[in-house]
Amino acid sequence: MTSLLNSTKDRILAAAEELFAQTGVARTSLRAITALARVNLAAVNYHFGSKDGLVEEVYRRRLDPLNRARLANLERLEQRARKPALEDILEAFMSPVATLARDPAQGGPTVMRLLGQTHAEAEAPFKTWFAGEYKRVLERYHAALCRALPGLPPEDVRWRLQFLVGALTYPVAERQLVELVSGEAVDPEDVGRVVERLLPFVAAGFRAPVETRKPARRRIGAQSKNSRKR
Amino acid sequence: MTSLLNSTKDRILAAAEELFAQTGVARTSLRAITALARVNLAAVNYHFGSKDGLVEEVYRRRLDPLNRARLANLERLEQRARKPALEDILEAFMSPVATLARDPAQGGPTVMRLLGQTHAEAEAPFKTWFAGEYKRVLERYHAALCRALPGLPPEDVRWRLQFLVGALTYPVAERQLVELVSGEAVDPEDVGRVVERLLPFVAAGFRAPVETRKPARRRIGAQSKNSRKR
DNA sequence: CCTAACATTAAACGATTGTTTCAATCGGGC
DNA sequence: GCCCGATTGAAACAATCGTTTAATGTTAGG
Repeated sequence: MTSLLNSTKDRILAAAEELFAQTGVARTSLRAITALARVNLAAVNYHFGSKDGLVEEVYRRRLDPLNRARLANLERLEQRARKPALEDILEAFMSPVATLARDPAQGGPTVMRLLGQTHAEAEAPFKTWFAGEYKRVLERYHAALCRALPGLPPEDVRWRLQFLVGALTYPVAERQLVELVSGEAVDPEDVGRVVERLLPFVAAGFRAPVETRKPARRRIGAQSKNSRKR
Repeated sequence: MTSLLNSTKDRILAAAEELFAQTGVARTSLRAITALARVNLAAVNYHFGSKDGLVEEVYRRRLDPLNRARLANLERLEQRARKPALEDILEAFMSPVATLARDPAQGGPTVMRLLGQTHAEAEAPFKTWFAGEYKRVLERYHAALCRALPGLPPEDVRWRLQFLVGALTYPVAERQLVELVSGEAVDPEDVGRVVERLLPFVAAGFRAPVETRKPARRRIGAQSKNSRKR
């Protein structure tokens, strides 16, 4: 039986997830994983075929439910009202992340750092995942946001959706960095509340008018003047 | 003379920057770097001591001027008016990034992907850099933003500053991902304009009232009900 | 009890990693 | 010219990487 708890496969997945989140995929050796999981080295290649196979399953275990929840939330929302409110759409997108962060059985706070590293990883499995399921999710939300925000050009909606993903992924993932900057430890429960703090921020951001920048007072941006003296 | 253009040292730095931005530090071998730079393998250890030394110099070459520009912009701003406007503070923080992105001599679009990987890298040099100069920059801006936004608790200012960093870092860095999602190629010139698109977004976000969330309609967040059946 | 499929173990494989060694080469100053 | 410090070159270093092999242990069905 494979679904038994604390099986070899599960212990490998848990150990790999922990180490991947801490130091990234490339810097994590199979020997470190199998040592932490107290499993034989060859067990990885036996159960997952290769390291890439393990990587894919580690991420898929968390990302697939995340995407499914996002799509389900949006569909439920649009089924209730043909034109959902902006805040509801944003919450439908962000809340599954908080759910993962709160539930230790689904990864807990650890999986958040994993999420943050997702976008930095340059391996093949990620490219295909981005081009596949994740892209579909973003396009569904893009359409919903466009309906909720007529007047905002679809191109700007796309950019702001990217801003949302960045704002959501980065601080949640780099918890230790937040601790460094804030100087105080961050309560794991509080990590789930990032979504609640982020919601009004991005909601106001989406509603902001597009800047028709006055080209007059441009160039506060600095230090490029002396680049001519070269 | 070390400051000669196209010197061995400079060619190594350029090649390393390019490869680090593409595939990350851990996945980039010294042999790949020296091959791209058409330099002998031992030159890296000769000029930089070790791979870590090279990594530190590659990043410091871009991050130090970035931080200096951010501090200089803020000081100039506060010297002109004791209480600068929110938009000006945000632009002072973001515009140096656009400056780097536009100037090929300072890295150009390539350095943006490098910036994005900065936060994902877990190596020792980055920890010390975060705890040092970068932390000082964030604290100076935090103070300035608190003055510009009385009424917003300092803790929320800190969180929203993190949101800003995430929104700024992520889409700018993951250009190829943006291309994947949007389906169309992104003009390199347009990458510098991300800042202009981002400015009204985060300005409105900072001004948003803190959410006193009604705990009634919580739990749109999904897929956790069936976690009991395990 | 025997066997066949599954699972785990220890050991070694070749390849690649960062680093070091040492000789060869270059470029000005006495 | 000659010499000396700085740089470059080719080769090898030990260590670690992912992967494979072959033997052993475990478990369920006839």
